[in-house]
Amino acid sequence: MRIATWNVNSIKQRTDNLTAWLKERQPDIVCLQETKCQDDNFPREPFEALGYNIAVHGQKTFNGVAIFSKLPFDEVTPRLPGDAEDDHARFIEAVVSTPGGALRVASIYLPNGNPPSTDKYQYKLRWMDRLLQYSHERLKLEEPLILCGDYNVIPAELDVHNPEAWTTDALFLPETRARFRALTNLGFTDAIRATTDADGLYSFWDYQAGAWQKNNGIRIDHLLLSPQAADRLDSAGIDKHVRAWDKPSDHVPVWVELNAG
DNA sequence: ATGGCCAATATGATTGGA
Repeated sequence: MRIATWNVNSIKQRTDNLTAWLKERQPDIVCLQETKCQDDNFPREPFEALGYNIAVHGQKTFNGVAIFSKLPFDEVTPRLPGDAEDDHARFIEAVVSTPGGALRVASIYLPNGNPPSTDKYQYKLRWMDRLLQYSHERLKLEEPLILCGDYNVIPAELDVHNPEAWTTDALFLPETRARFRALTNLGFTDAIRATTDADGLYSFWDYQAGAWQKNNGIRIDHLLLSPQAADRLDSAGIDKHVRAWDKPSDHVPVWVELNAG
């Protein structure tokens, strides 16, 4: 069972790259972020043709999340609980039935939060508090659950090429990292860090200033596994080569392989 | 983390991204 996450930075601009990558990696479930597309306009056909069921939660211009699954959806629920006023399309959750039982996944696009002196950062912190509350509740189900997405959080110095340049950034501030740590402290496993301590593993490289050519990247796209999912973790990886394709997203796919358990 | 980008919008400049 292969589950992946990818911030595509516009589903319409990335349809060709996404179909090429789906054929190559053959994930069973894919969580997407920054689709930047209203639900009625989502380009479903090329992905349905590859055998995927599609659940979308988008809005005009910004944000937008989706989940593709080869297995049919038993449940689909958009929106992170905890703030009825929050109209950003940043969260969708789905449940599928696998041979090993139910599997729950969420596609998460956590707010960027810059600049930190503004309400944008307070929104990020509140959103993380809501994610913590949601995750705490979901863990009580004691089922395999994977929180997939663009967290806009650099967890540690190991996860950034040039830590000094990020010390005052919303992605790396102590308050941001403390909340991410609180999430893992609930009992979630960062899939990449469960499999390697290597540095230089990034999931995002800015389009500007030759960041990709210099490997000036950051690791901000994560798959967090509940204990029942972590027990089945076989491997995890980052498909870095996709960043070198024509018309790339600034993020690359990250994936896990779970055994049947 | 800026010299250099990219995407969406009824666009020709502005906003958001990280």
